[in-house]
Amino acid sequence: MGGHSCCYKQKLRKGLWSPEEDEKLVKHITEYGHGCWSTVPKQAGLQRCGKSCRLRWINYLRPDLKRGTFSQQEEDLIIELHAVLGNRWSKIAAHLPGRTDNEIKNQWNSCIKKKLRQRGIDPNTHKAIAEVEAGGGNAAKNGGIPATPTLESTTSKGSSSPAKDFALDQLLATHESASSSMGYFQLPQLSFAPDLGSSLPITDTNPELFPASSSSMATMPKPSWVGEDYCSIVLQSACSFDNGVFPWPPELGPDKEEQIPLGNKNEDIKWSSEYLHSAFPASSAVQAQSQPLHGDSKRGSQFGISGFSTWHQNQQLQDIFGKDFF
DNA sequence: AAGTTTTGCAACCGCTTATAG
DNA sequence: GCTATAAGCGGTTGCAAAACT
Repeated sequence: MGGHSCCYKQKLRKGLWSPEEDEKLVKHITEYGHGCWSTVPKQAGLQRCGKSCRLRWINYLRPDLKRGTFSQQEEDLIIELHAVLGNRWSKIAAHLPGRTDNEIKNQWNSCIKKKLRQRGIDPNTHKAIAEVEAGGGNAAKNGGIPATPTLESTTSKGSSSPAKDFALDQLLATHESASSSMGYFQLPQLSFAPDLGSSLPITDTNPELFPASSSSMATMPKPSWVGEDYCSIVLQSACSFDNGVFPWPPELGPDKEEQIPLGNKNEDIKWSSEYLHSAFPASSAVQAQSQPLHGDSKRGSQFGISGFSTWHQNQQLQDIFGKDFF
């Protein structure tokens, strides 16, 4: 790209945004949409570059942002997704409605990594640190590159085999379908169709490889009686496939979450009048619901089971596809 | 209470990817 | 196919607040 054409035209403000700037940007976008970001600052009367405006909107001003402390479930999900996707924060964020890639990245770097290490799990490889070191410390030798690369890192670029692509598709497809019916979290369901192919030796019917909760979830068709509660059920399973803890607090079941459509200009306009008079009505409502759950979890150490489950899950993936697959 | 260190988050920077002409 | 521009992404930095000494 060779520099930012929007940045050098004139002396532009940098650093923290003032409330006045925020208001200008919000007002402009809610009235006209962002259109071409490079024209936004001029039209909105801001001494900022378009890139800065875009970032401010995406990471802070968007009305559908959840904000607030990450819940234990969210952290668990981030770990699960990171094990599959690696540092592809935008991909991870796509599975956490109301969270931005930047927010997730910060959470990972400042909090989750630390917790994983405290539990003896290497955040790069998602394997036990002892195992990583015993294996020759490839991660360190390779300058931080995971000794056991993630699924995504090996499939998304260059020479990916059809089997890898298929497996990732399966994984992500199950996320998508689960979440579209659930409307909230998208979870890795470690399931692979029995007809996945002869190249993959193990099906989801092996109870040793797939603890009851995850495997049964995978094969179980959504019953007719399930409504939004289905999400809660699935989440309980997915967040607890080691021993069935982490039930959803009843007051914070996914069916209680308000769903806010994304990226819809009409919706932008719809919320704008309300938004402009009271900051973040929708997101704050969600946040208010989320906060009690988040509570002390951020600083607490309730990490054991979920952290280990991630490692355990990664082991399962390796078992399923073989070491060479990764 | 004051100084220092640590932590968490917002924002920037530079690179890559997508798209239009 | 090439080039310019815009958008998207991930790594990194800077700073304010919190924690610690």
